[in-house]
Amino acid sequence: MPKETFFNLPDEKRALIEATAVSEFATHGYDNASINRIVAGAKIAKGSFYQYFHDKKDVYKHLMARIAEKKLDYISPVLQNPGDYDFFTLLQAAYRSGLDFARENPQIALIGNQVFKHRDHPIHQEIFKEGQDAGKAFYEQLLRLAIARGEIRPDIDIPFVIHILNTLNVATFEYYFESIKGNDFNMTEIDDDVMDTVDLFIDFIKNGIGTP
Amino acid sequence: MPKETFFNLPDEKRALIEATAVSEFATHGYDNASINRIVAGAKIAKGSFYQYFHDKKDVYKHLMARIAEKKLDYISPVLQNPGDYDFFTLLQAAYRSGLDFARENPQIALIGNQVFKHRDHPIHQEIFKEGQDAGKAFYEQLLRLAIARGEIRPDIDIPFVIHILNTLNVATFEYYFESIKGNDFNMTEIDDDVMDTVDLFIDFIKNGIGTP
DNA sequence: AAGTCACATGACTCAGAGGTCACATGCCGA
DNA sequence: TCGGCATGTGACCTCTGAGTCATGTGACTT
Repeated sequence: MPKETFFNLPDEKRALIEATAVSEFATHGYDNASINRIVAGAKIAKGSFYQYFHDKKDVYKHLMARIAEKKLDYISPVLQNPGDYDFFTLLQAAYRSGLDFARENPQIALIGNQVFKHRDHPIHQEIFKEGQDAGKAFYEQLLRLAIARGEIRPDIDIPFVIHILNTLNVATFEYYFESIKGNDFNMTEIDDDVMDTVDLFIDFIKNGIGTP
Repeated sequence: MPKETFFNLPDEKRALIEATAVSEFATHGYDNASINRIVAGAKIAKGSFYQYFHDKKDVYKHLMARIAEKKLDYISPVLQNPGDYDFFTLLQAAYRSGLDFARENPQIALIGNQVFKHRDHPIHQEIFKEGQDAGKAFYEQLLRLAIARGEIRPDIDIPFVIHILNTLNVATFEYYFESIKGNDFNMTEIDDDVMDTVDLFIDFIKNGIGTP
């Protein structure tokens, strides 16, 4: 938790610090992010930074909390009643809301990617120790339900498929970011295409790439 | 290229240095790998290290070259005549030879993982600048051939599928390593299971996880 | 025995990291 | 006007990184 001083700051200043820190962590990852660069970017003194936060970990955790908070706003209504929809509809909704989030908060989505990419890193293990297991448990529940309903083949290796689905999540975002990078960061233009790709992608998970 | 001095070294010493460096890069990645730790581990002076290599990049590139060399030995005969087999057989062969390699050279496979994980890192861009494009081109060729033969649905987004297949490659290895980690590094025991998983996995790519 | 040459060595430089601290500034109530 | 207290500041600390260099060593030549 940041120190009280940080929360007493004028909103604008606080926002600038957070934004600068987000950008730093997004582009360099946790280990290579530099407090010096953050304070320079946010135009505050190093000493001030340490009046706001206990240490590097502290900012990072705070940002993660803020991000998680923000991400909640994007969770589609579909995902709030998982029992009412079939597995692939849920998956599609998850991807779509994820991409919506990424489109509107590209920096934050980049951090999300870093987190997934380095989910074995001690700091992430620490922050998401229960979160990860809970996520897997939720996924597992969904898969079992889908199998019971006959939506998914019963012969799949559940832990393996969970891992794959997680990874594909990252892969899709990476693809998305690479696309917009190649496109001179012109996001709005490519967005609809990517959204279409999601549908194709869900179809791929469902039916494979082989001919029927 | 390492300096001549390095190649004049007795085989044993050279091997020790290489092994130590491999292990360092495998566990810490390029940025966080420490020359100090390498020289300590290999029991040579820092100065000696710089008599062998120009700089950090130099060792790394050398190791990559050695690894690529070694990996060639594992390429299955199936993959050497890609025209003679259907796409999924090729994919299966690729995964199997990859896992064979990982089983017998776990440290090196870990580096391979690092490379894939950080394929956007400047050093990897530099090392594999043509290699990556060539790989993608090869994949693309295979996919087009497979589509022409009617093995793969013609409506797939080729670049996207290439990206996905690449990512899944890493995902499989990560899963493999996580499994053996949980199993106290007892590899031989789990190996056959993992090989079975590959078959299931290929099937998943071909037919998806949905019910037919 | 003297000289040469390849290799070995670790103390050193400089840069940048995260984090600290003595002091400056400015606002607010008395 | 003054004291007190929250906030701001940047020089400074220690640590570790990559990379350098003057010097040492030992084998082989002449």
